Amino acid sequence: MIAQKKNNEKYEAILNAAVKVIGQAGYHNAPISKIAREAGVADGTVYLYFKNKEDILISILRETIGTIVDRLDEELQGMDDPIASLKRLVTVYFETLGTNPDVAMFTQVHLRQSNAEMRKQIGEIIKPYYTIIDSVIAKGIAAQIFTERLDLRITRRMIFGTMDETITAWVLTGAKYDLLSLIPQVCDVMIGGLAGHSSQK
Amino acid sequence: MIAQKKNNEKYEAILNAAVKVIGQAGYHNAPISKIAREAGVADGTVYLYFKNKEDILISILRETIGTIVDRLDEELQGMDDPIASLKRLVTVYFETLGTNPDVAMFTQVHLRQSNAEMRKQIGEIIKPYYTIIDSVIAKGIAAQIFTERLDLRITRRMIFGTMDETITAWVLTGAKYDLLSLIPQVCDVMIGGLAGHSSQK
Amino acid sequence: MIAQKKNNEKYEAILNAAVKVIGQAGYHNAPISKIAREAGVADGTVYLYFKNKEDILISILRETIGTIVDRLDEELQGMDDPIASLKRLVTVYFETLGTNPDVAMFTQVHLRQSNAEMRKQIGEIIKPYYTIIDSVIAKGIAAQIFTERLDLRITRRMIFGTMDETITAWVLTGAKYDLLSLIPQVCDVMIGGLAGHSSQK
Amino acid sequence: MIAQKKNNEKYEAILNAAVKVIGQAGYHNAPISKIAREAGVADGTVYLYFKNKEDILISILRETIGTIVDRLDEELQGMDDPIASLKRLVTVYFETLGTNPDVAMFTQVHLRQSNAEMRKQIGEIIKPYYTIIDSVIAKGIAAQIFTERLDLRITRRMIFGTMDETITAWVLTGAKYDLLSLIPQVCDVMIGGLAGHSSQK
DNA sequence: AATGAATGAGGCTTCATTCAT
DNA sequence: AATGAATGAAGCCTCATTCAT
Repeated sequence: MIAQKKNNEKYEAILNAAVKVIGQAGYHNAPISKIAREAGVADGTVYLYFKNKEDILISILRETIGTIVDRLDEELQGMDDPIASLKRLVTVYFETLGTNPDVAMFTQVHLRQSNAEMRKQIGEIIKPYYTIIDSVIAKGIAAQIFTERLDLRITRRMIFGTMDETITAWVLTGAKYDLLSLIPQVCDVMIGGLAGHSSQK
Repeated sequence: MIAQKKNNEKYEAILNAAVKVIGQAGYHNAPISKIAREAGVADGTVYLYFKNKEDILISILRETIGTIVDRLDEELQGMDDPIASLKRLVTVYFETLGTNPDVAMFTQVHLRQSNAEMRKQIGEIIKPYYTIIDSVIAKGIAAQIFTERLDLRITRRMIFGTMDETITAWVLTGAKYDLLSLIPQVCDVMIGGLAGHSSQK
Repeated sequence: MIAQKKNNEKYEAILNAAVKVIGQAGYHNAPISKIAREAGVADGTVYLYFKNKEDILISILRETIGTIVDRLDEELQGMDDPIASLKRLVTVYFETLGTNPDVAMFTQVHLRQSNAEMRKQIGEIIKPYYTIIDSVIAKGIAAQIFTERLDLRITRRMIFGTMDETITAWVLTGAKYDLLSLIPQVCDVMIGGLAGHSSQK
Repeated sequence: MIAQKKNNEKYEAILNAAVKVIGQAGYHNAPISKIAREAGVADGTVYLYFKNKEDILISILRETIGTIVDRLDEELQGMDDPIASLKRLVTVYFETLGTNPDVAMFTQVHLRQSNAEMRKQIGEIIKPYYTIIDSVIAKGIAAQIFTERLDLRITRRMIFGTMDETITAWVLTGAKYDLLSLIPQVCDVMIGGLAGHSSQK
C-alpha cells in the first residue's frame, strides 16, 4: 500500500521538504500542500509514501536518531576511555544537528508539537540513544572516573538536557555561531559540574 | 477593549481552565469553546480578557514564571551560600511545577507548540529566571565554590536543561512519583557533574 | 453542543435545503457546501445543528416517518374496518410523499445510499411504520376479512414493497401524474392479489 | 480502446471482484484499487475493460439481469400455466440472488447508490425483466386466472416490489435463512393478496 | 460586561483516472 | 495488453474570531 520507501528519491524529497518546511514554519503551520510543493510532487503523492502527516514527523525523527545511533554504535565500540566516549556522544549529536539547522529546528522545537499518541512513538525511537548514554555513564563508573554515587536516570537527564538546551538555544537564536566549538565546554560542565575539578586540560 | 485583567475572577477562571484543558488535551486540541466551558463563561467572554488564543498561552507562562521569580527574588535576597541558593532555585521550580501536573504538562510540553512569534515572547518572559540562575552561578564563582572556569551561558543551560529534562520525564510518565524527592540528587549532579566530588552530604 | 433543534428556523432551513439538494443531486453529489448555500447559511453553521452529514439524512427520515406515523396513529385509532384502515395506510403514505417529490426522491432513492451503520439506524426509524402495517394486517385477519393463512412478514413486505415500488416509479419518471389517483388500484391489488376477487366497489 | 470484453478472463475477474468488494463494502467504499487488487490486476487494467467506475456497476447489473432474463425466456417459453409461470418468475429471481449474497447485496442495496444518469441506464437494463413480468400477467388474464380488472403497471410493481422487499430484508438481516423456502408464501400473497382465496395448495 | 450563534477559511485525506514505461 | 506511480480535484469537518443582542 505504501510505496517502497527506501532508495526512492521521492521519499527522500518529501522528507527533506518536510524538514525544511516544518523547521521553518512549525508543524502546525506546515500544510501538506506546502510540503508537497517544496518536494515538487502533488499533494496526493505524499500519501503514497507516508500514512499521514504524523508519519512524516515520526519518519524524520527515526532517520535522524537512526543516523546518530548508528554512528555512535560504531564509534563507541571498543572505546575504553569514558571521557572520550562522552565527547564522542556529544560530538556526534552536535555534528548531526549543528550542520543542519533545519533538522535541529525540527528536532529541538517542532517535534515537541505532538500529541500523547505520538510522544509514545517518539519515546520509543529515542530510547536507543538513551541506552547509549546510559552505557557511557556505566563505563565511566566502572572505570572509577565517574562517581558511583550517580543516579543513572538523573545523570542521563543532565547529559541530555544540557545538550538539548544548548542546541535549542543555538538554533533559536539563529544558528549564528559555531555549535561545535562549544563541545569542550559542554563536556567540561557535564563532567565537572558547577564545582568542577574536571580533567579537562 | 480588553477588560481589566488583574483582580478579576473571570480572568483567573479562564487562565486556570486553560491550564487544565491545554495541559490535558494539548494546545491544538484545546478549542476556545472548551476552555470557555471549563471556565464557566461564554466563548466571546474569553476575548474580553485575552487578545487571542496565543495571548492565553503567553499569559499562563507569565503568571507561572512570575510566581517563581517573585518567590526566588525574595528568598535568595541576602542568602550567601551558593549551594543553598542553587537548592532554592531548583526547589522553587520543582515545587511550582511538581505540585501541579497540569501546569507542568503545560509548561514542559504544550508550551513548545508555538510559532516563531510566540517563542520570542516566551524568551522575554523566561529571561528574568535566567538572570536569577546567572546570579546564583556568579555568586558561587565569587565565593570560589563554583569553578571560575565556567562558561556562564553553557552552565546556565546545564542547570536549566537538567531541570527541564527531569520535570518533562516526570510529567510525561504520568507524574507518578514524588518530583521533590529528586531535588538532592539533581543538585548533586549539577554541582559535581559526572566526576562528582560534590559537597553534598 | 448541538444547538436547540426544534423551533429553530435554521434547523428547518437546513433540513429543507438538504431534502431539495439531495433529492435532486443524490447524497454523494450533495456537498455540505451546496446544502448550506441553499439554506442560506455558512458551511460551518450546518454543524451547529447536525453532528455530521449522515445525521442530516437520518434526521430527514425521522421527521418524514415521524409525520406519517403520527398521522396514522391518530387516524387509525378506533377505526374498525381493516380495508378502510389499509386505505388510510396507503393514502397517508402517498400523500406525504406524493405532494413533495423532493421528499419522495429522497426517501425512495437517495436514502438507499447509506452504509451498514446508517441502515441500522434507518431500520430503527422505520420500525414504527412497520408495526402499524402489522397491526392493520392483524386487524384484517381478526375480522376474517384477510385470510389467516397470511405470513405476517411476507405480507408486510408485499404491502410495503408495492407502495415503495409505485412511488419510486412515479418519482423516477418525473412525478408527472397524480400519485394519489393510483390509491384505489394499489389497494385493490394488495387486497385481491392477482387472482383478485377483492371487495373493491 | 476498450479491450475485448467477452470471453476474457480478466473481464470476468474484475466483475466478480467488483461484486464482492462492492457487495461487502458499498459502492462508495469500494475504491477501484481495492477491486483491482481483489481481481489480481493493476488499477490501470480496469480501465482497459471498463470505461469508468459506473460502467462496472452497469455491467454487473447487465450480466445479472441478463442471466435471469435468458433463463426465464427459455423456461417460460411454451409454458401455459400462469401460476406456474409466476412461480418460475419468482424462483429464478430468488435463485439467482438467493444463492449469492454478494450479488444480492449489490443489486438490492448498493446499486441504488447511483445518480440520475445511471438510473436511466439501469431502467433500460431492467426493462426486459419487466416485459417478462408483464407477459406473465397477460397470460394469466387471458387464461382468466388473474382478474382482468388488473392495472398492468401497478400489478407489475406489486410483483416486483414484493420480491424486491423480500430479498432486501433477507440480505440486510444477514442472509441467515433460506430465501428459497419463502417462494411458496411469496407467490401465495401475490396471487391471493390480503383477501386471499388463492389456488395454492 | 457578557453572551453564543454564526461565520468561512483552511487542513487532511481519498480516490477516480491518466500515462509513461 | 498491462502496469502502478502520480495526479489534483473535491469533500468533510474544525475552530478562532466576530458581532448583534
